[in-house]
Amino acid sequence: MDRYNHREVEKKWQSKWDSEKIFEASENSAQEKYYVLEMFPYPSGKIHMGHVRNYTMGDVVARYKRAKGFNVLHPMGWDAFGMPAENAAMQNNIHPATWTYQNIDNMRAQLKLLGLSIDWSREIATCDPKYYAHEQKLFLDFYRNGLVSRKNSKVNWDPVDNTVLANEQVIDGKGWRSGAEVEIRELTQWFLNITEYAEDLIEKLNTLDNWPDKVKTMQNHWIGKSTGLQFQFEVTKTPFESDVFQSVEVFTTRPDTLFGASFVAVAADHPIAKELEKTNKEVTDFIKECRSKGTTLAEIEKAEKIGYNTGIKVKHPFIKNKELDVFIANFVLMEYGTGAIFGCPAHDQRDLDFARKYNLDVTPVVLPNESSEAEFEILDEAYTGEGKIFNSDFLNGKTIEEAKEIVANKMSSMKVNGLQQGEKKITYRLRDWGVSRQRYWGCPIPIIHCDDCGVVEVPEKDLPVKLPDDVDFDKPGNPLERHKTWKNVQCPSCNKDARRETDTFDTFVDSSWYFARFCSPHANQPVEEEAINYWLPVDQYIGGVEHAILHLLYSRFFTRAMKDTNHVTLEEPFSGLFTQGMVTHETYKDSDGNWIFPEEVIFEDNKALHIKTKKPITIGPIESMSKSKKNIIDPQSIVNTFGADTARWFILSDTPPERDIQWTDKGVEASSRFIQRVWKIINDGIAHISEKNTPAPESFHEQAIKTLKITHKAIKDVTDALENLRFNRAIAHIYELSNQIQSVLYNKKSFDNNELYVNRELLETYCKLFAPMAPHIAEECWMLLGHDNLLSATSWPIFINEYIEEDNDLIIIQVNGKKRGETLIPRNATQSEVESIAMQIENVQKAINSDIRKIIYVPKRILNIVL
RNA sequence: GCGGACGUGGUGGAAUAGGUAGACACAAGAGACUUAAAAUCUCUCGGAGGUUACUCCGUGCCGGUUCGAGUCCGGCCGUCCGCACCA
Repeated sequence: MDRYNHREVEKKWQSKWDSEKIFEASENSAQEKYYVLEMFPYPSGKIHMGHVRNYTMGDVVARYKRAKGFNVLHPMGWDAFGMPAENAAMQNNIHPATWTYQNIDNMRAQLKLLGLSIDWSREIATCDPKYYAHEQKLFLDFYRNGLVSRKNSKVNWDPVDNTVLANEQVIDGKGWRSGAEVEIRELTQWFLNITEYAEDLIEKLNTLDNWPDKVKTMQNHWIGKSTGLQFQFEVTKTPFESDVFQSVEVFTTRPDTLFGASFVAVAADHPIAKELEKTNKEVTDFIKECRSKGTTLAEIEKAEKIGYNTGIKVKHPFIKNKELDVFIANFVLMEYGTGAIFGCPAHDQRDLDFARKYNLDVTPVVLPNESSEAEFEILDEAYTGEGKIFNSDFLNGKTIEEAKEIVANKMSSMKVNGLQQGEKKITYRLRDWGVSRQRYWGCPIPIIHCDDCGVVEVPEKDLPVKLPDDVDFDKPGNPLERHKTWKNVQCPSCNKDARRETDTFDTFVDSSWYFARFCSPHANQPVEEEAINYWLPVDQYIGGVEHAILHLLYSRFFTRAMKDTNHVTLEEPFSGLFTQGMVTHETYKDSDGNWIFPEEVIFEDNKALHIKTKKPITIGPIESMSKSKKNIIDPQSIVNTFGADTARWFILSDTPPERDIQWTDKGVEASSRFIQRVWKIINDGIAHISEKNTPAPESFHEQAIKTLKITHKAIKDVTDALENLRFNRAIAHIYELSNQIQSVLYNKKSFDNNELYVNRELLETYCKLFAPMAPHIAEECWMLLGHDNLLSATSWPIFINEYIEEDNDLIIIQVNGKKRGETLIPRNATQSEVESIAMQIENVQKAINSDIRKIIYVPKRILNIVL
């Protein structure tokens, strides 16, 4: 027997799979479909271990489902637009397109080395005009259906680089490249109206049974529905000469606490604040102060609540002659509700902090159920629990819920300045999705701005709006903006000189519909009806939990928007979702505190040393692999050294797929040894199996049935594990089976026909069971067993119940819940038979030292004698 | 602060419906083979006691439900993740 040569074998089968095109999918309505998709990668240049884990899991599912007889769609593409390409252009003077396509070529080659069962004929790259042309078409359809809007929005502006920065490019309030203080500027930007679907996006979470609860909870929280009352405070005193701002509109979820109101506060960028700013320098300074705080999360958390008393007074709706001061306050957000609140310090911590600082009234109006009015007082902590309303006139004695209703009803029939004073309102935390990016390497927004006609759509015959190739990155700012000719066009409606929109799409737009494009990747329209009706929804989507909110929510939005614009007929794009854990590794530092790559570390006498300098290395905590900490292992070098099967095997072993997995050399070596062991088992085994196509014997003797039981039990165990994506357990069962096969093969020198037959079935089943995880060696072994067809195109084994059920049940005998013995009983034994056997066991007898009170018998499991 | 998840040997983890805790693997140790090493094979491997049969303890801590709890309930402690002034 030759040592297993992964280099030759893996290459051989990969090209065979390729040339036979066995992973190419086509619609076949006679066959049940299965669409398995892993989140497509950003083409950074090299694959990392996270990719290996993600794509291996998806591949196991794809191969398993294919063997189960499904028509499987398992495509791959590239999330190819985005900033790193522009950064590379600036740093290395390489065109973003060149850089991106080089990276794609490189990563495609690396992925192919893993032996993934991907239909490469459907490959797409989002930076390809053939892809983004359809994205532009979708956008125009959304636009015509009122799903797009233009609004002002704040951006991080770098005044030195003259560019807009993403949040992650702002470090401590300064631009990451220029180091300049970042300004908040308002720009007119494009938005997709995701809030239109807020209710449905929450509602339909209930239907996603095969999504992790965690993700559903996160989305629910993100959308943040709250039900409350929106109402007007009538202004009684104002510094403005004109009669603007006759009322202040607020939103509250606690109208029941209105009698405890002691102030009104508006956001720093509320229209009232902006109006005051025009004439009052104090206000200007105060607003500036509000904005300067809170660039980092920690600062926001600690930020003291501050306010500015505007001198405006409003009338309490229910308390005669009571007026409330209107403040501008830093803790009120313009983006939420109406940008204005009333403060009830007794029952809201923020309001309490504010009230204590400015010596405002703190009137409790909710009495906890156990407290008495005389004793209850608010000190440093607001009371937000249950209770009965008091100090509140007509609300006294009501529950919180009753009081909310009463206040809402009352206000709906009251008037302020001729308008209804208040009404119930549902507010969402979710904001519309700003999709404008002031960058080059993204999908152009197909809009033209005309001085006369305003915003004009690019006619569909002119799509796609392609990015110009001749751009330079030697100056900061958006290259599209300063391109000599690109933005100059004629207005499609009046033919006058007009300007192209120079913003491009957020890359989340690209990834919000790629799963649909995979169904008909070469179609002349965004999606083809027949294809999407057949393939969608994605049956199993697999990716990192970091996309739990944005990407998945945007995709759910896009699917709804595509439905409303007649592109698809479904609402939920992903019926099953799985979020995998990360890949971690030990970290290493030298004595100077520099991070050290794992391959630079050697271990001698349990001490870590630098491979060249032999200086000691400190082993740091185990953290998720990252370039900055250098605790990365290059998949390519693992594949070169050990082969793809070993890498796949290791990444699936031991750790449950949703948890973080620790990469260790020892683990990889063990996986590699196992691959060699498989090779040995099959090579040893072929001497003890029947010829291929030998007819089954008419009956099996006891020894043969034992082997059949091993075979069929393993089928059941591995199948169950794979159905539930418990890859680690599937692998444990394969190990178990390996041990059993060795005991079958090595404990005997010669076998009769009966045994030779079942031994072949055992080995063939073995190959089929580990094939999804280690497909290359499985093919090689399959060939060795005499087959000339591809194992990857062979069906999954089916277990026979007869061989799963044991003739005897192992019953545990307990006395008072403690194990005192065990016994094998025939399957259909009665309780009294089991009891009499149990009573004969010496340890059981010893333990029974008083009268038996009762006996509990659980068939097939346990007999508990209670004293 | 709010929400969620998790806590089992030296390590990763298993235990599907409340019914043998520790499957499977890694590491470690002992042995066989070998001139030697690697590879391979055999055995041991939660703790304490006992010559064995076996006994007691043990799934973060405290309590509860149950004939029986790693699993269910209540309260703590710890770790991780998400959100974070959302009115």
